Amino acid sequence: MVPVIRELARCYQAFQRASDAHIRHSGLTPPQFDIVVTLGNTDGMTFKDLGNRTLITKGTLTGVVDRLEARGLVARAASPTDGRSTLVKLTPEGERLFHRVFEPHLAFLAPAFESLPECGRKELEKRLRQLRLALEKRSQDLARQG
Amino acid sequence: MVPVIRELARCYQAFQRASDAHIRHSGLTPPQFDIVVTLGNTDGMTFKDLGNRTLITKGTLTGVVDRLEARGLVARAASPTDGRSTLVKLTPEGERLFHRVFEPHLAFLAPAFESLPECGRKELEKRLRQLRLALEKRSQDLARQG
DNA sequence: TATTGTTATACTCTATAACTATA
DNA sequence: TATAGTTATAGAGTATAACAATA
Repeated sequence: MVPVIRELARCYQAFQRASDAHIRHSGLTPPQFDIVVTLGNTDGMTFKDLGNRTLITKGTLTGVVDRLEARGLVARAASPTDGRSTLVKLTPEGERLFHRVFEPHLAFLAPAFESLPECGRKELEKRLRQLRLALEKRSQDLARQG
Repeated sequence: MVPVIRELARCYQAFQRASDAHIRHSGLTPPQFDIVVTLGNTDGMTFKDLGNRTLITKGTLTGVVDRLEARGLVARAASPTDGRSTLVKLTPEGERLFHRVFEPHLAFLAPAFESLPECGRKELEKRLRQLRLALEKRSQDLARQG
């Protein structure tokens, strides 16, 4: 089990290392980029949803979104259905940044992913999903006292 | 390609989420835990090596190691072979913490990893290694200007 | 009562660049 | 000249807990 954990950590680390250098050209920090990518190609979502899809907790999220809003990349709007909720979505400028940065970023990473055979990518995807679901179950077990 | 990237990110995220809650019991921050685990079962290593094995850059590493040293978990020692280098290693107390935290941590994660069949783990490990090597190559290409 | 997001505090991490001491 | 580690600075992320508004 330890070897596969090590490879998971090292692989993601390599992914981060390759991504971060590229991302920094956008002038965004990794968490900010994370939010912009999460909001890309959506009609916006609540803070709660953003927190679930990233590893950023609510107190921190307020600050990260503040900085993105100050730069005109995202906007807050009241939820029409729940008075407690706030929707966050990309502004037109945020959309432009998303497309300007994200697509070249994928193009930059592509050679690495394409070096795996098609069946290897499918296989990897399937195994990662299995493992993720099992890990999520583990977190739930811990939460209700593992 | 996007689906496998998404699964890689989500899987590692699930791994982090499951780990962090558990790690925090040790009183260490994630970067500190990262260093302690990296030093575990070794005779120590230089700052440079530590930086290569984690995503922590040298300026930051000084501070992280300072905090671990202040808590008596690691010690610095001059390198016998290179006067510029400093070796970092776990103190006996650091070793004890490593064993007290790391092994239960593995035991906690085990059910998730064991939910994959043995051949699935081998397969996953192999594909992750392939991808990592390709991603590392991509970073190198960028560094010498890709 | 529970949930959503904000605020406040204190600390840690981070990038960056200048610095020292060795090589 | 290049490399290993430190220092200085300024900013960003983080955990935590208390808070207001709404459900």
